Amino acid sequence: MTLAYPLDDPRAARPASALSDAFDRHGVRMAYARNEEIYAQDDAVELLYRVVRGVVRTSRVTADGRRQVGAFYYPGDLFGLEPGPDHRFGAEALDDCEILVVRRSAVRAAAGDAELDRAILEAQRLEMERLQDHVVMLGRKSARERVASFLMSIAQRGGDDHADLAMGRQDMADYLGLTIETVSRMLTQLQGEAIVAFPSSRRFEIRKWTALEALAA
Amino acid sequence: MTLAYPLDDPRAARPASALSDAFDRHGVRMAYARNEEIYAQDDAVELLYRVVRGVVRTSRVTADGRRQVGAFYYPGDLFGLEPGPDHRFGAEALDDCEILVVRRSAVRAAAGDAELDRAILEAQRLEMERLQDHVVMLGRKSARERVASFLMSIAQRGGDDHADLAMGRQDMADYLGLTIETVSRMLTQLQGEAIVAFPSSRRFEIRKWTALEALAA
DNA sequence: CGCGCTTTTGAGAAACGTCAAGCTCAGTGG
DNA sequence: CCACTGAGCTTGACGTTTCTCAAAAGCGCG
Repeated sequence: MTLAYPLDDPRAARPASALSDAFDRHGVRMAYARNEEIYAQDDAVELLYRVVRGVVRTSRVTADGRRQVGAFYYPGDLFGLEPGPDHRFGAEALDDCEILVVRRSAVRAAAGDAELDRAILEAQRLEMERLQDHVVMLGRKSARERVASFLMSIAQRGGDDHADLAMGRQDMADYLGLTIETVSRMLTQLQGEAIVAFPSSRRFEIRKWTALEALAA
Repeated sequence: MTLAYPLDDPRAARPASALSDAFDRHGVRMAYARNEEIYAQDDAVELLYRVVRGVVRTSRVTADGRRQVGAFYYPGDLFGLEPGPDHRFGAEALDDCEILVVRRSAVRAAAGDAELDRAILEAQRLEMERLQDHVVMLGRKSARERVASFLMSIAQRGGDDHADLAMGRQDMADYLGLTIETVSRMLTQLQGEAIVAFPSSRRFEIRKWTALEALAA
């Protein structure tokens, strides 16, 4: 990775919040290339990260090479907030990324700041709810439903009806607990039913919201 | 549920810790019968619970009736620590239970107490790590491996080589994202290979630790 | 245009679920 | 003391879903 530029650089946008403030005063802006590792599985948890640009994925690889993707993080998202002494999932840049990084100790030094605490707790809350939903999805949903849920969650983030997938099929598969072929087949199936349309393999549009919602539930 | 007896009852053991102290001063000891609901899915998060006796399971039921068990909690465990405004999983007594209950506000009032905070954070840490492991298991392990992992985790809790299952096959299945038949078949299979032995359907002994560990990894 | 990389498609195999029946065992009442 | 019962567990046969392996098709890029 390379250090992009120091934080007092004017390019660093500064929304007025305690969290942004902590990132601005104590943070460093880093740039990571596509597929570059941000931190490794089993690294010590020392830093707190915020996505500025690009998308980050966390993943865990078992001894025999199976991979489970934990989450995808988008601009504005905090990540690296694992509660234990070391990371159980590694983090990698999905595409070229800029990431703000602060030492946890610096954050702790700024403690007592209620707004900052709230932002971190809120990130932890989101993280835990995401994990809970992920468990239910992996435990009880079919491949078709998993893919539908995934498209739904991406589309909701975008807001509008066209959305871009930041990740390839393999990352989707490893997030959904499926194989790349099954993901592809389910996408083809949903297209065949005119529930979604893929103008290109990374871009889609939802055509039948209610049908997709019913599947994603 | 029924109120068992007030907390100043001499039967209430009192390990000298801030957490126990908070439970003792502000808590109420409740008794729940087998399969009784402790809190419902979508209830507001207001209380903090600690298992005194018995085993508790948390579970989530989807609109169409599929059930995912989130976790099992044993004596000494804290539960009900969900970060959002309401419970995304309900909690039920697996067998006859005694549970200590405190209002979250009472806990918060006792804040500043470092040891208490630590105990709650520790419980949250465990919860999150459990969720992470659960995701990897459901996303990437086979039925055989899931069952092996499950037996392993139960056995580790017990310490010694004989262990009791507090839950029936259906609860195991709903925790592991499998059907009751598949769980049963995997148990039969592991017995056939002399990796475990079941003197009764709720009691087992691990015969080949290394084999089971290899599967559980 | 050719090359690597990703995605899609196909055919067959394996894993897991479904449905139905049989078994075990503790509890119960004759 | 023993048959009866009901709940939970196991087993079997079969169906469906998902995976595996292999090949073809699309797509960006030099």
